Amino acid sequence: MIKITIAEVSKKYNLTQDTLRYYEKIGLIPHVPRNNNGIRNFDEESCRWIEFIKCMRSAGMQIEVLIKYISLFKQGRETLEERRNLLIEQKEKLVEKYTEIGNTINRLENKIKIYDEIAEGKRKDFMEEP
Amino acid sequence: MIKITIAEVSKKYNLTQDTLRYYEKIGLIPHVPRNNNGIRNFDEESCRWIEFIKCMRSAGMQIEVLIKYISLFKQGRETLEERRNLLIEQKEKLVEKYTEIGNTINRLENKIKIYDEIAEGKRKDFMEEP
DNA sequence: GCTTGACATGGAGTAAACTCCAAGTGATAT
DNA sequence: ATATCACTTGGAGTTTACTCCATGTCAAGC
Repeated sequence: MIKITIAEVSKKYNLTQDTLRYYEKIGLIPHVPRNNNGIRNFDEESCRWIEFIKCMRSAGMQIEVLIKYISLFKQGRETLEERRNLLIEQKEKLVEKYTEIGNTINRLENKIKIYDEIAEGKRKDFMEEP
Repeated sequence: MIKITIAEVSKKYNLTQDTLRYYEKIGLIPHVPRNNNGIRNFDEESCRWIEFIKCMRSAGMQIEVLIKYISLFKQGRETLEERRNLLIEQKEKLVEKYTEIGNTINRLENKIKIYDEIAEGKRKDFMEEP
């Protein structure tokens, strides 16, 4: 079984050691094994959790929600339904955000096009602001 | 020319009056007209800016960037190029974010599918966590 | 004339998510 | 055996984007 130090995990996932300790402290990583000196020895499961957390965080999912999810996971089978509902709810939130960002990207593209036209002299004004 | 109070703008764009005053204070709304008692009378241009700011913020664009953009806008034609570059850079950031959220949505959908299979009895384990 | 209500201001407070720091431990290299 | 290094902890500090509050002004209604 592979065990790696916090320095290695930090490098692997591009998260600071402080962030990893913080994540563990608040309950985002179910079980981080330690050696007999109290030093963390992340195993594969911890790493998978970290990767999962990182992915969810990169999309902006709130830490509170992730704490909830992991806490439900730790409680076992009886929380399957609740976990599923949580995931669905969060997915819907992300879809909403996704749409919003898509709209904003479109708007920016249009705006940039106008700037290009001004640069090419096809437009004389810049009164389309905002 | 239509002029509306902060209360009306607040309602129209679903932003608190505090937020609107804050936005003006930090330089996000180029020019908000006032009556002779110092009370804000938002005109159409202010409203367009507010709507623009709201759209950008909803996608997570940072306030600092928006302050920069508006400050460039106020300086006039000589900043056209710089504004265009700023918009392109921000658009690219949003595209990155968009992709990340898309990936996370896919991942959540797969996870939800697994939960469904467990619920239907097609899977007995839930060890696919995380 | 007085109250009410909507507005104004400056500045303090808050929430989320880290980030930094001081002080301490234990294994390893010189 | 002493220094160095990578780790540990608890707790304080930081950043971003608001949000709240105390105090004050003015116009309108009773």
